[in-house]
Amino acid sequence: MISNHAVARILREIGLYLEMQDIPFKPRAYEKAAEEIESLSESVSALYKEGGVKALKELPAIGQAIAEKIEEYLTKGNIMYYEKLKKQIPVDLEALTGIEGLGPKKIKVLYNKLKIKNLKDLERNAKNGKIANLEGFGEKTASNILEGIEFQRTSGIRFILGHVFSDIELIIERLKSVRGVTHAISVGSARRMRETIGDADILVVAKKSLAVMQIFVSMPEVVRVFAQGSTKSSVQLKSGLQVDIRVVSRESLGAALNYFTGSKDHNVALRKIAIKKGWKLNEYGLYQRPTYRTGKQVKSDPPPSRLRRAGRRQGWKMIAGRDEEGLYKKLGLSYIEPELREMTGEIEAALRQAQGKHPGLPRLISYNALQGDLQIQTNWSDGAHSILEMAKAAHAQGLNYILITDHTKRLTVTHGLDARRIQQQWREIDSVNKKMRGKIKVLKGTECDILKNGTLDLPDSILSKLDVVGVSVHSFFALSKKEQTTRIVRAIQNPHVDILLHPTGRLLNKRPSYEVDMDEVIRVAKTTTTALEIDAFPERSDISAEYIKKCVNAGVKMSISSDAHATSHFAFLRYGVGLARCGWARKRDIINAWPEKKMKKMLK
DNA sequence: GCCGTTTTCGGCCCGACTGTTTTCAGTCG
Ligand SMILES: Nc1nc2c(ncn2[C@H]2C[C@H](O)[C@@H](COP(=O)(O)OP(=O)(O)OP(=O)(O)O)O2)c(=O)[nH]1
Ligand SMILES: [Mg+2]
Ligand SMILES: [Mg+2]
Ligand SMILES: [Zn+2]
Repeated sequence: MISNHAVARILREIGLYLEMQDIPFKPRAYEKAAEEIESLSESVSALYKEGGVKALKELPAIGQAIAEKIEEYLTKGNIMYYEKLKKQIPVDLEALTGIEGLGPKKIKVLYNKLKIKNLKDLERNAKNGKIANLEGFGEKTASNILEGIEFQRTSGIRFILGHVFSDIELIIERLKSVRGVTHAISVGSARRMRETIGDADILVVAKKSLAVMQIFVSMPEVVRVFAQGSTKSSVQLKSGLQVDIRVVSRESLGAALNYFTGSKDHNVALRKIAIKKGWKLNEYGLYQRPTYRTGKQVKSDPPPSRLRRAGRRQGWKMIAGRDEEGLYKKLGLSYIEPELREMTGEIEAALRQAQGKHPGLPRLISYNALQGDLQIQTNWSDGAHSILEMAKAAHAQGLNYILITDHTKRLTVTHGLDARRIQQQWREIDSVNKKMRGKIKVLKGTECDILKNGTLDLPDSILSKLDVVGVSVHSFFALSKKEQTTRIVRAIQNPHVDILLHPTGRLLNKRPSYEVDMDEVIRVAKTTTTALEIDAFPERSDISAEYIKKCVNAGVKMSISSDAHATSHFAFLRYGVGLARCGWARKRDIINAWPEKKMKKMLK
């Protein structure tokens, strides 16, 4: 079966070829179509099989022409239009565009003049001076290309937010200590709390940018400076992480936050609204056209410093942008939380809300809403710390209850518990509860293995005595979608089962989820009142925002758990809340944002 | 090529930095 990625890639390449020919707008159309396909959760192939060209056309950014090309690719294995384009410039576009600074125009020249087709050709010609001699190229371009080859971004790999969050915070603290800096804020996909980020984006407010930029590019962990200007710089760190910075003046904070937080599509949508109203939106503010009155000159802005002047044209009057709230308001929208800015209906909802219509924006669960944690491993299985240590750490995090969920015996590598040992564990939990004297309640639970046939690794007689039963898949990832779905559905149909843990089994940057029909799982979970977990352990981040939204819409409740294996891991809960917010979840959707009694009653 | 509570035609976000160029194209955010 042809993957979405393969379809997206070919569409993206068509876009690049059209850009080489300087054709306007079409490249953007193909690029948008490629992005749409790439971000699709279901398979295009399956979608086409079910609904044909008509179904494809219903996707945003896909019209008749592109739908037919996708059809051609899925049924014949190639697209004539693409093959023709490729024949003219038969190069490895994916590899070449992966070099920072190389785009379609340069790639075209490199092929036409030097027959450069791939990275090998590129390196050879950069070294032997042929590239530097090309018209429009030069020594610097050639050396940048060589550097680009050396630093070649491990293609497509994104950083896991939880792994780099503290690195970003460190840089931010450093910038905050620079004289004249009043704000340094993590923006981009990190502010939107996406589980992975392509780079770190930082917004700084300062009257003068020079010192900030100098300090930024000379930080000890910087290995490469992509660009250094007065408002914008970009570097690469030892870790491979790219960091982009923008410095603006205080009056533009709102507009700059909005711009630099994104997402790009969200920005473009807001800018279109501004255009419709006869205004202009950029990272400096929302501006009104100069209104010329006969014989009178429009009052121009106060004498500008370099930063104030940037991005402005004479006479444009700033009407919003000092803060984000005011910006959205002026555009006729309710304020949209960063986690929602993904062009998944938030603009329409914000418009409705501002007009008093329904449904408006969700009241997202807040970052301090969690009262408990429902997945915790201890040294009874593969955790590092004792029940008491975990209880104390959870209490310090402000939690009122935790559920102990050690693995079960099938997971031998984790020393999983069998019926006998879990009963011994209950005695220890009882004693910890006595020691904690009501400061925190430790509940008896399990992360019970789902066996191949959908039965469970602990007998019902044990499960029935637990406060909350979590189940999860740790084996037979390769089952067919149908078998895997049947297996999981069978497990959650066991009346003792309360929560399906890390439901899709993905490990970011390591392995994709197993094949499972999540729509079916969600449908069944609704009938069995089973909760689905939002596992906040950074490389899991499971379920994803997309499925969270489906649960919210289906009325299926969720838990947010740290999946802590050590006392420090309770900090992960924050990422779980962020992920829940990305999925439009409210307090009422998250069972451990409720008091223990209410939570347990719902699961009964 | 896509898209539509002002349109099925005529728009399409907007700006910074770099290198190579006598005024800007290419690339990127
Ligand atoms: N208006 C506009 N804004 C853009 C454009 N490209 C990027 N931005 C804004 C929105 C982005 O969220 C922000 C940071 O850009 P990034 O490329 O770092 O994207 P982002 O952080 O959203 O995702 P990432 O995880 O880094 O891939 O800059 C653009 O073409 N137009
Ligand atoms: Mg980013
Ligand atoms: Mg960036
Ligand atoms: Zn597990």
